[in-house]
Amino acid sequence: MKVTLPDGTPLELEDGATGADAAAAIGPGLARAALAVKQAGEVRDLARPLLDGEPLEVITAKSGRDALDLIRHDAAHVLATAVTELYPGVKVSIGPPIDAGFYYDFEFPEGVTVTEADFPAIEQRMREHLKAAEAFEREDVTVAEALERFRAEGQDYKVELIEDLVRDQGVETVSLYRNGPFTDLCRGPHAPATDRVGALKLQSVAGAYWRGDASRTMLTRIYGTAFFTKKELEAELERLEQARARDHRRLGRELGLFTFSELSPGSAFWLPKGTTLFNTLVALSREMGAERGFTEVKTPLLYESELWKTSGHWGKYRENMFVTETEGREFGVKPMNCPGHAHLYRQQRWSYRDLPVRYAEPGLLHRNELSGTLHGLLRVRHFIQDDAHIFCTEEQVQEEVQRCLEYSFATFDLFGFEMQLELSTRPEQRIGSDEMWDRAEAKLEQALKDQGLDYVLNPGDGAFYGPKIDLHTTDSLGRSWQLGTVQLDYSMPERFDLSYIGADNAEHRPVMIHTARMGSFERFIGILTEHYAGDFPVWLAPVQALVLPISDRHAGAAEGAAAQLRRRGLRVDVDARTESIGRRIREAELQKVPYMLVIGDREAQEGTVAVRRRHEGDEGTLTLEAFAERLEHETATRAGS
RNA sequence: GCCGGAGUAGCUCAGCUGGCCAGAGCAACCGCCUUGUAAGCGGUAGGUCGCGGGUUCGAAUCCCGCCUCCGGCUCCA
Repeated sequence: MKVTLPDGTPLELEDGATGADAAAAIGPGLARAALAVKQAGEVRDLARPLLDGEPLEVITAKSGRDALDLIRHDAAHVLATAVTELYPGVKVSIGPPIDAGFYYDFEFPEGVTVTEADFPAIEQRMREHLKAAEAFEREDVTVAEALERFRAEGQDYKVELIEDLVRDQGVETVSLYRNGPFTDLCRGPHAPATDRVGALKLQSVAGAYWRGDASRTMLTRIYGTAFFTKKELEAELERLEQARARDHRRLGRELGLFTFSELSPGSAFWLPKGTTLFNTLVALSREMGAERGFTEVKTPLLYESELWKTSGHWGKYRENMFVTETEGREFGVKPMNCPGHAHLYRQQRWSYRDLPVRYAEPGLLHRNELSGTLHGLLRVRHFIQDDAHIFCTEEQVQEEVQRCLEYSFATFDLFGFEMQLELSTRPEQRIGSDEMWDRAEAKLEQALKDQGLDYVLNPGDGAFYGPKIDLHTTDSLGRSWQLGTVQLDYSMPERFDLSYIGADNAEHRPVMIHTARMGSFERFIGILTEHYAGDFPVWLAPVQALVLPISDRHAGAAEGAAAQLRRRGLRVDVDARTESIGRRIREAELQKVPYMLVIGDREAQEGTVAVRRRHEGDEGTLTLEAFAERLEHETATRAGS
């Protein structure tokens, strides 16, 4: 047989040669370092025969993602090994590698709960198995054999997995992997032995529904991570520690931005500094919207249930709405602005010459999210979206969608966000005909392709009234959150019987586009806070400059300077406490104020300020006027940092 | 909503195998200091131990219910 190496060299091997044989043929160093091979895009065990004629890549610890996934999958098996030894009667289910490590889901016997306090003992047992360098041995067995084995062991989840493989894929054999005393139903691949895992740590325990189905058993999931070396593990743990320090919930309190209360779960209380930040973003949204032909409207918070029945929310989302009643009439607090905007559109006659109509509204929304899903500012019950709805003709859809995307990118560029695009298509529960969905999905896909944009397809995740393009980004711990969205909707115009008069003097149905860039200001500020680690750029900083008089006799000059800057619309505070200047500078640094302006005898005399830049230190003296111009310029241009 | 964990002063935490008046640091307040670029010194005050019920001579500590938060799962218009 013959395979080709990544550099193009051909390698002749005996028929039936394995990955290990290939590695050995290349060199003894590689033979020791080899973990697996990659052929035809598939990572395969070293012990398996090679695919004749296929290019061959040997996976070693230096192979990045593939290599990490491999040993993390190994680690998951070792976790299951330790757990089955320490907790007799435990049922195992699945344990894959994930981005940050691995997990394994277990069902512990009645009355047994595992907590983080149990981790040291489990880790200890795991390390023993790593040290023993137990080989991963693959065995392909018939379905009947596998079923008999796992039934005998009472491993119900494995039995179900096999039965499903037979039903869905018609498999006749399955593969088992044994390491030491533990054998798992597993597709593989694995490294040759457990000792390739150099360092591991169990991280958390959580509940997880079997097969992600909330109607089925809640299993116990143990999360962990693994690396080739202790050093890499320690670096990762250090990185996590740093990430936690930029958690917006922590920074929000430390920087005096917002707070939460038990009395209104899922709703932020915005402190003055946070409100300033919030309002700055709302102003940005207004400005950018106006430049793009959006006009602002204001619609009610509370609507009779009639409106929600028309929009379809009453049937589909009533449980997530806050409802109230007065004088025998039932009302719902709006979870979204679109029905209000559709209703508003309907209240006048429109000509095709008027379209597109673009309504924007930073509207206050309430959604009764399940208590367990609330998460700081990132998942709340009370929030304001930078929401907008476009009513346009069928012919205008393409361009409007593209304009929405441009608007989103322009917004994110200001902050240097990396966004991931997702195209979400028809969900199971939906309104509107299949023909309508075909058309709408095709339009969005076309818009993405025309722009040459990379995106991920997210089947079944569309809104109930139409498909959407979502813009996602991640928080400091790598969790993905949706910010912007562009949603195409042929359904709401139908349900609200919206129309416009065409050039042919006949009535036509407009198309509705729902769009937001930041998503909600709440979530956006959460992400923004973590993105900047609280070091907001000057134009966003709640306090842009803090004036620090050296001693009491400079307080007047400090107040005067601050007043002058404030008259130019700059956000300036004075800290005239009788604390040492060192102390006040330290606190201003911790509060992440971009500029500190020190005023002592010399500055008071000359009408200057000694400028100190956050994290940078003393930058020398400027006249107050020169500083004002600099700050004004940075604010107006929304300079980076 | 589900599984697990947590809730003690404004913040970070100790105390929690039941029993001396519930402690510390930081912050706050008062006084002294009048300060030149990341913590000056001294003093004072501050807590229904998340809420409700129970066990007990006695509960922050044990038990039950609820609320909120944290990590996940499910959900996410």
